[in-house]
Amino acid sequence: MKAWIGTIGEYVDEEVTIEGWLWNVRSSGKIIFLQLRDGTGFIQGVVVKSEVDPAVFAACQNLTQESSLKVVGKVRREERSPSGYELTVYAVEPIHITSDYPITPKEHGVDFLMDHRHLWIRSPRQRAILKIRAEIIRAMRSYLDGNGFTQVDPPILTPSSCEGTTNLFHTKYFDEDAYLTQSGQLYMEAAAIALGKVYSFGPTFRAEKSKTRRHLIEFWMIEPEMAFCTHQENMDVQEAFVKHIVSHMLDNCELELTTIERDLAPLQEVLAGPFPRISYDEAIERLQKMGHDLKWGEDFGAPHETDLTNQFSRPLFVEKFPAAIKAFYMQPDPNRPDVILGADLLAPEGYGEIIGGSERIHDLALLQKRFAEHGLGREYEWYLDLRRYGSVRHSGFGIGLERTIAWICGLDHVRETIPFPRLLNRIYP
RNA sequence: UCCUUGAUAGCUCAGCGGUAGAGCAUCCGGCUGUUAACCGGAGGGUCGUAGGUUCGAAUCCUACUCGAGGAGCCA
Repeated sequence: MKAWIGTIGEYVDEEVTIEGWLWNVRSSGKIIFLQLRDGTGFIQGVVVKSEVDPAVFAACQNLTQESSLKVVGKVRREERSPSGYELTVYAVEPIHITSDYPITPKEHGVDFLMDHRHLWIRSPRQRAILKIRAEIIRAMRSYLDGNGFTQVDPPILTPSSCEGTTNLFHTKYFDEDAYLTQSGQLYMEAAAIALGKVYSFGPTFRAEKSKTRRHLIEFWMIEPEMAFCTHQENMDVQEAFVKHIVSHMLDNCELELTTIERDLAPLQEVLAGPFPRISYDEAIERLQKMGHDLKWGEDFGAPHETDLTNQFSRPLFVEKFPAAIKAFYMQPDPNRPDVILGADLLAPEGYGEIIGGSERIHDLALLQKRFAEHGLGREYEWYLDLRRYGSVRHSGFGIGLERTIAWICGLDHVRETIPFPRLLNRIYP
């Protein structure tokens, strides 16, 4: 009977056929241990010379790392096995014998592994991370779909910058210039007025010469947008959203999180109480007390975010940033127009910003003023229409998928959070 | 773009002015409970590229190329 390793516990004491690959092999002369994987899991097959056909044992001696094969054997409970199960092998049928597989069970450098990313994703750790990525996406969707949000897909090809701050990837749109999207935000505002509560989920592109553990050239973002939503309500949604994700992962991905040796205690702590909320003013004071040479009006750098979040055990909202260092569309605080009604959510354990959100300007005259200040032209005239026809207070946020995965997994670089990362100067494989 | 750092065997690295090394991988042999298995043996390198200094350069100097860590910018 054909069986998958992921559900092998259903076949104890039964004879099964497994189709998969050999990810390592150890031999002791008269006993061979086959480390098998089939994509759904890992299991060890044991071949004993005195108990199998000599031809089967000889065939096993020729098997190499990452050869594909079909194995027939009996499933056993086995206390010595990390997974709790083992396979007593009766027969082996090689499908394709591999020679000189590049990735060995020993250490490799980052550059070598990235050059072999198409093979690297077969390894247990990378496989676990990709499973976690898929489950985080599922958790994000289940929260939004279960709370009245409608998915709306903004365009990838856009006429110009949405935020105007970072470098865009340029391309041609027939005879006109076009750019790959760096945010669907403006389109999502139009969608929120049409559908109430919406979210987008898709890739975004930034042609930044950024070379840090937190940057990808191509990354995925979830951008919810809500009509009749204030800054405070926006933060409430973000907190419930993030807690839902963490809770879902602890319930559904413990095996994968354990595989990558993630300490679960900090994640459990995320659920233990409300997220602290401090103002930009207070953040500056705290940083100055810690000895940082940072003045009011300056934006945080990575070391600032790290030191700040290390003072808290749960994700931290920093709200009401100076308007001058934030995007043009953010709503000023009516009591204090030099700061905006928006917040960044900084992940704990030094991970820093994973969400940027705000209430959006709903007043036509103010938005027109911002357009003039930022040199925004006719290609976004439609955006002003949203304030001409039934303008309401509305808010939204964007959460970076890869940064969220890096935090949940406890990784030191986002390059392992996406199957085929696009990094500075790397578009292969 | 800037700062720091690196490039030596298929991989990970040592060697830092005087005959090119180790572990793993590969091949051969041994081993009935291995978990990055272990033990013995073998093959394998124009020391990133181009100049320069020197009797002599993997080693010192210069430029370039590529990588890594960080900054800035951001999610």
